Amino acid sequence: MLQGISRIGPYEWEVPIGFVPGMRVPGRFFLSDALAEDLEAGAVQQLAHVATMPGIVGRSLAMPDIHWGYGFPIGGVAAFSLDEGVISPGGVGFDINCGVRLLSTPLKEDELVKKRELIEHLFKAVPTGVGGKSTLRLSGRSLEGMLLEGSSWAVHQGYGVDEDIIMCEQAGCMKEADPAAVSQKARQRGMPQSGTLGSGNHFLEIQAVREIYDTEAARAFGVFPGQICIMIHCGSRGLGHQVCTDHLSILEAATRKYHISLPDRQLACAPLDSPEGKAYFGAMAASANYAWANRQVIMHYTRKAMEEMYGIPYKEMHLVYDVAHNVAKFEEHVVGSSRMRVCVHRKGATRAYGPGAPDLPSEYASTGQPVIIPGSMGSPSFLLRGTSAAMDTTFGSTCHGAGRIMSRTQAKKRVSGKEVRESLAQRGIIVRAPSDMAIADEAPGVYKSSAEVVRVVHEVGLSRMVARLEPLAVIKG
DNA sequence: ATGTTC
Repeated sequence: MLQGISRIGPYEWEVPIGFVPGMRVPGRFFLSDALAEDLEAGAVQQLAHVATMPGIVGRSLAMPDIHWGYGFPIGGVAAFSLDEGVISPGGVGFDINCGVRLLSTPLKEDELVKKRELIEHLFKAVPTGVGGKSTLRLSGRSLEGMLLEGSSWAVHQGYGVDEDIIMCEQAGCMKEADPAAVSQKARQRGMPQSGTLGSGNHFLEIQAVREIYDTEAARAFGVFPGQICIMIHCGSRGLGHQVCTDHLSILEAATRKYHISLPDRQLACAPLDSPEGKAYFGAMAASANYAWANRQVIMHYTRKAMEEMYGIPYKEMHLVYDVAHNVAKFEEHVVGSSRMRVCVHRKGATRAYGPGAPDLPSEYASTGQPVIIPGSMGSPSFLLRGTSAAMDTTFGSTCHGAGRIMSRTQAKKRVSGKEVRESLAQRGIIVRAPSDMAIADEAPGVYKSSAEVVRVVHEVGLSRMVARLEPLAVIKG
């Protein structure tokens, strides 16, 4: 382990104040010995840098899928006080409200016939890849609806049922959305992309529930052994990316204007109560709403395909839950001995509210919220539940996925997409993508093990394992 | 992640 970092538990490491100059709070991250071998020094330095930012409270945190990112580490969690704190696009990420949802079906694994046809059907129904264009023709008013209302916009347009709304974190809508802070350019990029999957690690996957670890929670979540579920992983597409780009330059100027001194310009930020900070927050919230609507539309196409291919009634396919990975939100947490309202930044981290926490549908009040952790291509995904330990130690947060260990560029050079596709096919996993090139940089082996990351959060108690889902067929962007 | 180097 790096000089100056101390181990304080089997899976827990402390970055003391003074590790880098100007730290206001200590840092804390969670890793197993196996994951510690791949830890990047740069990511720990980023975690320490975040601890220097104005108004940070508690600790600067990172989950076991920590890796180097723009300004903040991916896997990072940081909370800021409302009076002295800041908001930073680097703490949210470029893909605002990248997230995952899980759709359950009544279908059992042995009833999943015509798998190839199904995946082709879905591939046609869900536009995929960089610059993927929607079949929806949105009006300006519709885009405004997406930005303001999120999931409920999509449901009210006919792309879902009412129960879907409450099965999203924060009911799929940040009410602070300010469409006026979303530039024309961002709107132009977002307009043709609603209901599209995108590229990179975004996917739509047909999965089978292979193991249940927590019977009671699995029952509450509506999952059972052998069940077919569908996982959808995507974000806010070009719109969120453009919002991030636009506001980064505004906040770089604001950092100087408000005399905020930072160890890295990628941490550009502004006071939460400043006009610049509020504008970014409003634009980010609008982008988050766009992403929720986007996942809702994709889920609608998926349900229609399942209905057409297997005759499953639309309403018998339930949204288990929808979680956000890249977002900043106002939440109430206990810091030290007092309960306070803070702005929690989660960048590549998942909210993991425990039993009795606010914002949970009544079905999940006693289990804690479902936490959905996607695996990388060809590897298992996990369903977990939030815990009170997460509420106490990580502002109600846990990991978000596997964490990359090889860059996209490196992977494209070293890995053949065709070979990956063929070797997965030998394991019975169909991969459908716009090109083999799109498969190479998401190959198994360019990511850490999702199972190991999940094991750590389970052992530490930041969330508890409920079920393992194995891939059967996947659409990659 | 991303009209994958405005």
